[in-house]
Amino acid sequence: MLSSRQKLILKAIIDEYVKTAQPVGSKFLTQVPYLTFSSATLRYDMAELESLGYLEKTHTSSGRIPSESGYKYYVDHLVTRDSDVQSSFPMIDDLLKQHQIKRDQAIEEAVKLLSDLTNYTALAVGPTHESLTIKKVDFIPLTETSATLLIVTNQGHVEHQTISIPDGVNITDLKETIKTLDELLANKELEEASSILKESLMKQDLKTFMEFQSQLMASFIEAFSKFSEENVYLSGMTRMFDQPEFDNTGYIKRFVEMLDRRDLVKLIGQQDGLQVMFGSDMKLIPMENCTLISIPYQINPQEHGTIAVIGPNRMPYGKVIPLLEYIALNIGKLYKK
Amino acid sequence: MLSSRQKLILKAIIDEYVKTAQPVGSKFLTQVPYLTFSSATLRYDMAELESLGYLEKTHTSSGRIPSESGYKYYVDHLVTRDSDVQSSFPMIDDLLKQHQIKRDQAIEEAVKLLSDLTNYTALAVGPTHESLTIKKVDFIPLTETSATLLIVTNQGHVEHQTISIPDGVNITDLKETIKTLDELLANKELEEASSILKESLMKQDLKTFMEFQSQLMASFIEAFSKFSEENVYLSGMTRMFDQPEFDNTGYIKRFVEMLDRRDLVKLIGQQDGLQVMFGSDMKLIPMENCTLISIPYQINPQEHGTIAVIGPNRMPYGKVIPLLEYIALNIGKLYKK
DNA sequence: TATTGGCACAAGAGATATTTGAGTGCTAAA
DNA sequence: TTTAGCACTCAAATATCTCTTGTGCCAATA
Repeated sequence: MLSSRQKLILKAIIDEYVKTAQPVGSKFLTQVPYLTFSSATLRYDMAELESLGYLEKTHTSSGRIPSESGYKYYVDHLVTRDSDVQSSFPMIDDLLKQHQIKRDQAIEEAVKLLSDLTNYTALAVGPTHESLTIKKVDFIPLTETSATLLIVTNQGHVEHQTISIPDGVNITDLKETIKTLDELLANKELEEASSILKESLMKQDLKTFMEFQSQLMASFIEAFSKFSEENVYLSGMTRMFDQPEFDNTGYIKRFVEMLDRRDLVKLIGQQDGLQVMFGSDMKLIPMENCTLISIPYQINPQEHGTIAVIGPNRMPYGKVIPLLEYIALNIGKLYKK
Repeated sequence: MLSSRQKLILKAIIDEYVKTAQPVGSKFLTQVPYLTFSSATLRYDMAELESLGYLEKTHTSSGRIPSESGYKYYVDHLVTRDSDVQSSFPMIDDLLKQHQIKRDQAIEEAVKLLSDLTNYTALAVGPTHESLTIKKVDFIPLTETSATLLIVTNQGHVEHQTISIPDGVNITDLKETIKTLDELLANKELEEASSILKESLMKQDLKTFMEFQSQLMASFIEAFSKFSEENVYLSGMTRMFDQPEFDNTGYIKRFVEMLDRRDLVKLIGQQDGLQVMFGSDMKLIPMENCTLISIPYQINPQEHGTIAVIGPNRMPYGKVIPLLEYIALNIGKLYKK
């Protein structure tokens, strides 16, 4: 249990370190208005905070920097919401209103704005529907030898593949086949659709295009598997480059690769409310000195997603958290009836 | 005009520099089998090559490194095709054969392979069709309040937008409207379609959803504009991070942002054959020490695109160029009848 | 005339020493 | 419990030195 003075010291150190990225010493703390103690007293408490694991030193005679658990304590007990953030709320309202009829775009734009307002990388997943069903399977001939396959889900997710039609395959037959498929698959769940597909294609005696048929099958199965990959919106990929603690191409490379592979998606799955994850909490993709803050949004009982920011541990939590909360809340509101 | 000895020296310096990324001195050159001259002689020619602008020094007493025009001369006159690359040809053939019926994917995979084989960032644009027409406009209701709009072009490019349907808009009417639109727009060129769209929607007296209508319009126009953005496939975004000369977060940031914004697409437009562009040749987005090598591919008289590699100037041109040529040629071959 | 050996000179890279300054821990006194 | 005082530590900045690699130039040579 921290004394109230220790709490003030921890808060002052983190607030300062977030601003400057420099270790904070006892001398600086004596200048903080609410810390009217001598440097020796402050040093005594700093040593205590260090032994509790909330602070660290970069070398024996340096000032202190917050440790991961220091940040954790700060976020859980010390952060004070920055009232300035409210000034960006009208901008968010405006932006969402502009995209009333186009959800996906609203979310994409919200992510962009979030990245701009925070100067960190922002991302969103979803919205995903709890039960994913097929709405339509269609086939649109383009030329004599090519056509586009379309598969639409109840989420409005569309997969399309342009296929070349080999000699010997009759385009009218093919069209008929797809029509049958549409009737068979419409409103079926994804897994169900997969098995129906396998059976029915097997049964039909499509002598002429046996080999083509198997490739067509593969196309469908592949399209189905793409649906389960969630929609991801990402903005501000290079924002981390501006943080002095990441001025290191090796680290940045790992970071960009992680974003590129969409690894973060695995980390921000089901969750009830705001979640703050520090570098070492990110199992499998530990990124030191990074923090991921995520919060779910819900646009109706079936459809929901998550919106998140990833930046250095050294983040102004008092600004970022209210911003995230406000955006998540309002994405939900916009479409709720 | 360079003497033949000067050519040999320039070639030897570039070949070595490409391998080591270190300035090359006269002492090294004396060990090159085909340069049986004293170091003084070689130095004499090196000074000459420097005054002609083909070589540079990093400081007064360093070895030489190639300048941009040195590389240019090398590519135009000195490069010898590396016969080793042929060993990767079967891999390319295999890969393309696997994706016989799915062009877009074939190209995407080819780009990935190209990046893997070269260890540089690779990209492709297209294939684009010379005349872009609309094949189909469709509308798929998802729930009572949402639906997906689909627009398919003759290129197999699909745009889709999920829209929320406001109260007061009858979904059956809407479906009817879209059907009419499909009939109106099918097989029309893009610009033509835009104007038809504007006129016809204006004429109809859709009293109930005036405001919704204008948003719908906007959706279409927006979708149309997305078609003109070309397909871009990108692979190996972080490859440049491994090059010692780019171990600099500021530069890397610019590079990643350029890739993210798809700026390169503007540089690799219409062209007849192989094009090698050095950093300063890239107007508007000069990237020092970078080279962009691009080559068009053509899959039929109407459809074509470009495939490219971007890496450091210090590239093994003798490997990369034949590889690019082979891939471009075979993407074309695969679909030609 | 083209080529070469020889030599003085330049400058980065690396090793080592010195100084400076910010910050600590500890202790004795208030 | 708090504070002033002081010895101590270490990184960062600076300077000095050596080592190495390579250059440019010139006079001798084939």
